[in-house]
Amino acid sequence: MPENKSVSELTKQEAAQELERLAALLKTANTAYHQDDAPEISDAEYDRQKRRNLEIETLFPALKRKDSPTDQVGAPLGETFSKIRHSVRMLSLGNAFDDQDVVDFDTSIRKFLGLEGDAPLAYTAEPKIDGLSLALRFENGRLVHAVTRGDGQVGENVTKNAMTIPDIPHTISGAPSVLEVRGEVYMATEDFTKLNAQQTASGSKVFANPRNAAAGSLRQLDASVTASRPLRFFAYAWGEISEPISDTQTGVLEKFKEFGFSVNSRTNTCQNVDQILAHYRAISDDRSELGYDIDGVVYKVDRLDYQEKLGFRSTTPRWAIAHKFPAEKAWTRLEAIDIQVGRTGALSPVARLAPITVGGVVVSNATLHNEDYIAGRDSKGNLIRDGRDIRVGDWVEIYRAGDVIPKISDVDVSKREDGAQPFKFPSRCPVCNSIALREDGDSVARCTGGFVCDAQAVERLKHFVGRSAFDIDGLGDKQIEQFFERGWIKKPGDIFRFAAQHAQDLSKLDGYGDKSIDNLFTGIEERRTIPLNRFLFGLGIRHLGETSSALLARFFSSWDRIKEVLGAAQDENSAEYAELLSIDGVGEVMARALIDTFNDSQQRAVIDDLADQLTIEDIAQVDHGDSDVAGKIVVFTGTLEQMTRAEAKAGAEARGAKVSGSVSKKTDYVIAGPGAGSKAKKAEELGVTIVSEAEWLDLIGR
DNA sequence: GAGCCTCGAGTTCC
DNA sequence: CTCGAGGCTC
Repeated sequence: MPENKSVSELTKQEAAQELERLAALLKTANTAYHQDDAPEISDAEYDRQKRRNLEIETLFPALKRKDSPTDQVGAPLGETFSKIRHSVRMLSLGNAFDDQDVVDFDTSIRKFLGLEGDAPLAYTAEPKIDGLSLALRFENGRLVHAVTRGDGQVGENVTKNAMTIPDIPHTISGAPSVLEVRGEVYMATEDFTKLNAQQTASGSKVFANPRNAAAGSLRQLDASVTASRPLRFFAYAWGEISEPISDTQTGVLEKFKEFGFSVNSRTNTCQNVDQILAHYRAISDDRSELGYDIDGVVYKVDRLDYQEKLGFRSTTPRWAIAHKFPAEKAWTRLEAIDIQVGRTGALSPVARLAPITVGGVVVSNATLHNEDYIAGRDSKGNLIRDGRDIRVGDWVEIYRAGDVIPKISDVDVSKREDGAQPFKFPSRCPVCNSIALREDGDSVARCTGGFVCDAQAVERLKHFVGRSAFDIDGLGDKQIEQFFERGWIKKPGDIFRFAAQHAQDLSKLDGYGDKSIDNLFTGIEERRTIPLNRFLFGLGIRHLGETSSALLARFFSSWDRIKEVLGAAQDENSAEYAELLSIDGVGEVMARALIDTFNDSQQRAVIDDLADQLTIEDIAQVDHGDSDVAGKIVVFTGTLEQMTRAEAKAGAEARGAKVSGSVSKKTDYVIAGPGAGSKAKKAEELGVTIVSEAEWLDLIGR
């Protein structure tokens, strides 16, 4: 019975059965919960089954059902918001930082569309509100759910909260049967000031800026709290839409107004780059009087048929760009430069700063990247900061890159104290004193200490217990540091001897009662059985990330097989070495890293010591005998609208098809989306079958 | 060999 | 989030 099997043991067919069973089970449970108020299964069981469903979907993305419980609204609200998958991904925008970037943007669009330099090409230009994006889905004119952006693919269901925002209509008339309106939730500066005054008076938390206040207010579990907060909403974009409502961006915004949404009044339709830039300057001049925070101006190609032709890059549309205002900057003193040692031994310098507020947040650290960066050069040897180096004691200018990561943009040499010396980058690891080496072409120096370096050992252990690796409950960064220092956990294998060897020690530690000890040991035991991909990733081998670990696990299926292959692959003329390199996504560098690690006696001992204590679950090899496309060679070209490239590839491969990048006469199908060019043409010439994305999905039974 | 895309590594703050 | 590197395509 597949329901008794662990996820990693499922064959593809069983996985499909399980997804079907879980969809039905969770649907019944949902109905029972909402309509009868009498749950058939406990919340915990519900969560468990839902998680199982998600795990199977993660491992077999191609099998995900249209009625997947993962996407369903109205799941029982636990302690957090339920997750909803966006039917059309919410992307971010590319950035322009100066006028030239905007000119380049226009030029590249004209080139893509095949327009002459003087052909008419209109854009919309509107302020970029500094709030948080929200997607509002209307079905038959009724608001059915409101979802935050999340990671772009999956966001949080904040429908109840969104419905308390006055700018958001609950019903609209004259709209298509499905319409997803997207826009920005924000808080006006005046309202923000008032709210903070209230918060201060009542002794509650004061918000750092309007954006944080808006985010905090929208993500309240109690919607009545959200209702008491002065949130507003501007509509500016859309996701899924059942039929077109206009043929221009400007026209759609007009429709939004008719439906009852607020649309930003400083939205202009511009006929050329000069008009765009003039509008940018006008908005920039009025920035402080707008009444809300903005961080730039967004430009979009006005004609929707052009937008469609232009399509998308991996994470951004080609037809839009955000022209950012210069980042807020502030000067402060550099008090020290510390060197941190990472898991791979990389020595990274960190600037310790006199605390300073930049963009509403207090900053006290900033990255300095590497030796060259401090000296005033980038990785290619070009000068940065006009070649000025950074010294301890200097006054430095801080900004937050992408409004998050603090960085140093400039240094004031005139304020430098006499006798300040250039920073001398250490030639030895500050933790273990081993030689630090910078390999040819590498921008970072690495500690060569390997196993003798405690810093590397700790970082490797942190990686090992991390979320994408072993994910051990109760064992986080803090605990690892503490247990390492006490000598209780020095290498991964020690974790699984911990309960047997250090239960007594632990009970003497502050903050560890019977309950927490029990929780920790349970957390460890739960991971004694581990899927192969997580095991591989946990080893922390350089160049082997989460994705590649899953790839290898899928390809080789078992731990025994991997050991066998990596052992034999030492010989570069072996069939095993060739097999390794034949994997799509594995190149020489990764192969070398794997082989070297596995054949180093010291590292191998640590790995074997760990593996001996674990049950490493095989990953079921893909069985796709019954698919119509098994063994076929397919090529994707143009823009895919219903799935990402990666999903398309995974979906095809899961059904036994081989995905190739170029069309030849051996190609069986070319799946062509909008914007398909040379490849579709070549397919035509060679007489290769061309299908649309929809036809392809039909073909593979989705 | 250039250019695009994705992945990996390292980083900060709430 | 950003940078750099690896891998792949043209």
